[in-house]
Amino acid sequence: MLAKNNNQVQILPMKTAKKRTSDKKITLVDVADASGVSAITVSRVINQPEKVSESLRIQVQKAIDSLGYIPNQHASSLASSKSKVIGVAIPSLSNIVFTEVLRGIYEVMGAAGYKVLLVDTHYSPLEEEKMVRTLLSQSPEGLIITGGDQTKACQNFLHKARIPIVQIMELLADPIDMNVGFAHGRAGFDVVKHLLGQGYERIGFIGARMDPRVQQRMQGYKLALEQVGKFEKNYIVTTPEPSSIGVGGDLFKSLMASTNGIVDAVFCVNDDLALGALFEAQRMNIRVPQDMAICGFNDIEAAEYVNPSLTSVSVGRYEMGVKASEMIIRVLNEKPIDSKKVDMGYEIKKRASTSRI
Amino acid sequence: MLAKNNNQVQILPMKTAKKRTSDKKITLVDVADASGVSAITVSRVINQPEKVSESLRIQVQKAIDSLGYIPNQHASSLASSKSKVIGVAIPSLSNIVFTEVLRGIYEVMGAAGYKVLLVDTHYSPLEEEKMVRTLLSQSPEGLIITGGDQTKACQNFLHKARIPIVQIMELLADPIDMNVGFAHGRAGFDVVKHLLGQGYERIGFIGARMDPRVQQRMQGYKLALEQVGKFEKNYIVTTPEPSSIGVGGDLFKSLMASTNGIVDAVFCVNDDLALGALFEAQRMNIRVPQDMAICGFNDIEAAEYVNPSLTSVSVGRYEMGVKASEMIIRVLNEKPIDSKKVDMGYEIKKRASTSRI
DNA sequence: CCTGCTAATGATAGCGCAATCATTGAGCTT
DNA sequence: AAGCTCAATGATTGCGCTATCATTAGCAGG
Repeated sequence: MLAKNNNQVQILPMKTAKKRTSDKKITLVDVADASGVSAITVSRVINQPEKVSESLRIQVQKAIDSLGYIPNQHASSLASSKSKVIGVAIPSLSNIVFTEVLRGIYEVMGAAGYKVLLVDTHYSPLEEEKMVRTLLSQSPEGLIITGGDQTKACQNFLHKARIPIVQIMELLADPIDMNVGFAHGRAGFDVVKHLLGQGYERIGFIGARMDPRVQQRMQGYKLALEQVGKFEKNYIVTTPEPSSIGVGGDLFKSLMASTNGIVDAVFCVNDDLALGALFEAQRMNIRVPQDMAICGFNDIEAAEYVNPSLTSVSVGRYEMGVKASEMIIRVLNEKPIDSKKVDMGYEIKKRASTSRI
Repeated sequence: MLAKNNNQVQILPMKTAKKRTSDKKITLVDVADASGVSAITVSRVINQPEKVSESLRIQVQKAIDSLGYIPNQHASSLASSKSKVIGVAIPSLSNIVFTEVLRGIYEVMGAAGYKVLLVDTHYSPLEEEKMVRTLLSQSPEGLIITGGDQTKACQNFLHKARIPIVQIMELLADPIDMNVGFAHGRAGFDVVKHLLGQGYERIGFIGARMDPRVQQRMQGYKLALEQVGKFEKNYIVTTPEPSSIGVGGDLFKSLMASTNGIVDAVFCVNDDLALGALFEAQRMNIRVPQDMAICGFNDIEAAEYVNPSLTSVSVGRYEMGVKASEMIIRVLNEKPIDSKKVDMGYEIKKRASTSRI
């Protein structure tokens, strides 16, 4: 029982208290005392065990275990200015797209001994700014953030941070530091080309949330149709709501209604919407793919197994998380990286839902 | 530019360096100097602004903004032993069940000014032990962990931690501190009762991963069938693999094969498996629900929209995250909680896939 | 006018750890 | 045997912040 650190006279409780475990927090010094070495040696046993002789190391380790010592990371970070924390900002926790990226990040960062501090920006740049401040206050050693839609103030913070930063998900013209993503616009373009190639003529678009990446996909869609003179403004149905299967069904119904069912294909901006459209089409007795093609985006597992199987755009989400993490770790270890900008590409998985031929 | 803190004679660089922004890390003291007050006053402006006169507060805030000062949380935590961090351990990032719980946690914790440090235990108690150490090294103010399957050593750490801890997902006989969950065994039991009530006779079971909660569901299934003398060991097909739609289809095929197609209902331990079974049944031209009932678990969104719609067990995942978080925050604020143990309940959503009548 | 009080601000001393430099004692070289 | 290197260990100091107590000024009440 330690005396409180003021200059009053202390009446210390009976010595019996001395042996009590588990009350006070155990510190490095406690372990040092218990094992008869100096504090710094205990520190070495934990952080650079190769610098301590084996006998001492074992002796100290024994004390650590028996006392149940757990290092205080705040003290360690403060003293060493190394936090072993990587900050990650994603726009949504409920979107499988981001959770799979996260999996990749956790896999690599965990293995490299980094903790991940994760924040949710709710697709809002303002929220993101607040969250980035939070992240920075933890002195992270690196940062992974989504997209390039930061506020001015946020960009300022990020530039000043002087740590490796990767912006993920989309390809950016002017990244803050590093960038891993793929070309959403081109993917949307290619989807339409595929549908046209299958003989579909009047191709609708269903979108929700309409974040920057979704917008890019829509631009690609529009461009491809304009090139062949088949773009019709009223074939586009969108909502700011978050995506879901239910919303997909609703949007599909509303597309059918507003176009008098003339549309013969739909590009849904993600697979949830596409599944909703597909299930709704089934309920409306519209035959897919004979009367209606449906194409999704992201290639979630259900796309492959649903009947008919769903054409979708496959992107390496997990791999994107892995890549971004590896780049950060390489920079932290002062190893060279191939490029500051990585295009992960995508692949259109052509399945039954768009194959009229 | 500060002189390095050793006792060598220093040759300070020319004064021009003084005005340079953005190089050194900005600290409290820099802000204090810039605004002509003491460090502690700056600290108050940040943490207890009501204790500082308005004029000073504005003056200091201006300095904070113009310098782009971001407090160092490690120093703050070390000095105050308050980290504003909540540790969360879940078994999997790719399972929607946990990400929805997480959403609830983030919602509440974010609003209350807590950061969430999230770790993934990969369904392994040993990994969990390591991860809990990691969490504790951040001196979290509270902990949310999954289930009750901790190692002895881990339980020890947790007991010593003296912070509010909630074990979520399942109801525990002997929780470490607080507990929020629902009765998986009873849910499994009720599912079977429902299927029996619909006139199904030979009820199979499909399970993957087989974590403790899945085991409990299986026990409930078994009990219900034993009570009516209809339990058949070989109607159970499981795999230690993680759940997925693909695995669900495979297990369904193998159940059909090993029972010569005599089974007329399947309780799938989650909705991914159930969707896999449903899609596979469709491909095998087995009519659902006429020839085969399929029941899932968790009630993910697809269950409601797939054709035929899928009977499933709905559980308040988001709400569970919210509840657990609220309990921790109440304890941290020294407010009373209704009970240390909360049963969130569940509801069987009876849909077309099990309705022969 | 003095006492007593409160509100506003400051000085000081750590929080628990690791960077830095110092010390010791082998083991080697020549 | 002197001089050297190097490995192993320790003493000291400060990372950036806040808890604690001290100080000051302003003001009410008698």
